[in-house]
Amino acid sequence: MFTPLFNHIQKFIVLEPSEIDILESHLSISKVKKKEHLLQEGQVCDTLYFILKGFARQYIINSKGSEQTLQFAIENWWITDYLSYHNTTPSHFYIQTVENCELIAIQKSTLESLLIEIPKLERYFRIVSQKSFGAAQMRIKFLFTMSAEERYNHFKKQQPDFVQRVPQYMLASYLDFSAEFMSKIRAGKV
Amino acid sequence: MFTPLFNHIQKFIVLEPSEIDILESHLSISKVKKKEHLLQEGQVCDTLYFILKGFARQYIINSKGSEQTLQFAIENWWITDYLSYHNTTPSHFYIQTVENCELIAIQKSTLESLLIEIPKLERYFRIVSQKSFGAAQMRIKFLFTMSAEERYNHFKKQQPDFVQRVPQYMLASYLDFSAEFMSKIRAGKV
DNA sequence: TGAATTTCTTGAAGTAGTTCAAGTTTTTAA
DNA sequence: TTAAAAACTTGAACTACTTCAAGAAATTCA
Repeated sequence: MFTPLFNHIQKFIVLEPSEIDILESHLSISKVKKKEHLLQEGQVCDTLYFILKGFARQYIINSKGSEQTLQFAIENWWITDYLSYHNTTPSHFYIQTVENCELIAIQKSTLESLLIEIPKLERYFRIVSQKSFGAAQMRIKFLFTMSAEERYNHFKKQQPDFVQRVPQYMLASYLDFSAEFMSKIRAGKV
Repeated sequence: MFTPLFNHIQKFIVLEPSEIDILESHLSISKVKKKEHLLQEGQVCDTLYFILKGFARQYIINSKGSEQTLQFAIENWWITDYLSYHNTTPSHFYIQTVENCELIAIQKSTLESLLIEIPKLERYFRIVSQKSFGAAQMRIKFLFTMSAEERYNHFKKQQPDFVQRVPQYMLASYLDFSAEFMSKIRAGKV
């Protein structure tokens, strides 16, 4: 049942059977209904989530009271607020499931013991987070250099299946334009 | 001479004197004049840079041919293109010194041997990159929710000294507005 | 030092998007 | 299976910014 996570880990490091056992003994799977919150703004984030099925998003509520999605996490992605996690400070973000999800939730205390028992995991998380940081830089590049329509087309090309799954207004906010403008782009009225 | 780096590392892990010796034997300091490139678009990035003195920036050239800064790295910060580094793919970015710099450049092969000799460093780089990723998420939040003027005031409040050091047109592009608009914000003509 | 270069400023005209309001379509759940 | 809720569409009016062009100020370095 944890296979997707073990496979993901083994893209970066090699796990001994004994280490897989240790991991299994510490992990558990949660089923979470769509639209449930894994983290609320103001809470201190002390959990990492690995998505097995469904998807989640990180969002904020802007000054006009509307939601803006900063990040999606689909199958085989980690999602959390690392700043709140490391600094033990209140989070600026909400994390919410969008579809019904199966996920592995690892609390800080569990992760810390896992990292002591299997120090190699430090390497796994290092590489994953360095790549995530790289991806965040690319995201900023796209936001800076592309028009709204270009961002939409680029995203659709990179993630054609995901575009079918995600509500348009949510994708619009992720790409930093309004839901109305998304409609016009899709209708070719731009 | 490497003290700023050792201090930075020891914020997150404890180094034995012997480990400091190993580190010292692998590291060297480079002096780089202002406006020199550490990485060019199209090159595969195989080096991490730790800034001791001065500062550098990561930038792109947009479709209109003008430079847009994505990231600054001041004293005690790492800068590199992690995506190019990990995937061995051509970089989308330039990395350039802005002031005369003293920096520690660590090549991939050196870093890999260091990580084998001092596995604890995996933990250091994991925590640093998770926090960087968290900071990148906050940056996207600010870009999404604040007006140009708010972004400028917020940055000035967070980094009052740095605002004095960085050319205004460069900060304007980092905050995602034009140099001309920066002038108007500063003159209170907005 | 002073000429060249880089950086900053200003106003006028333009535009890629937003906001609003109202209606339509699709999905949800009892 | 239907009523309610959520998601999407459309057009008109608006605006936060950009672009352009030209000049002024500051910095660089031969």
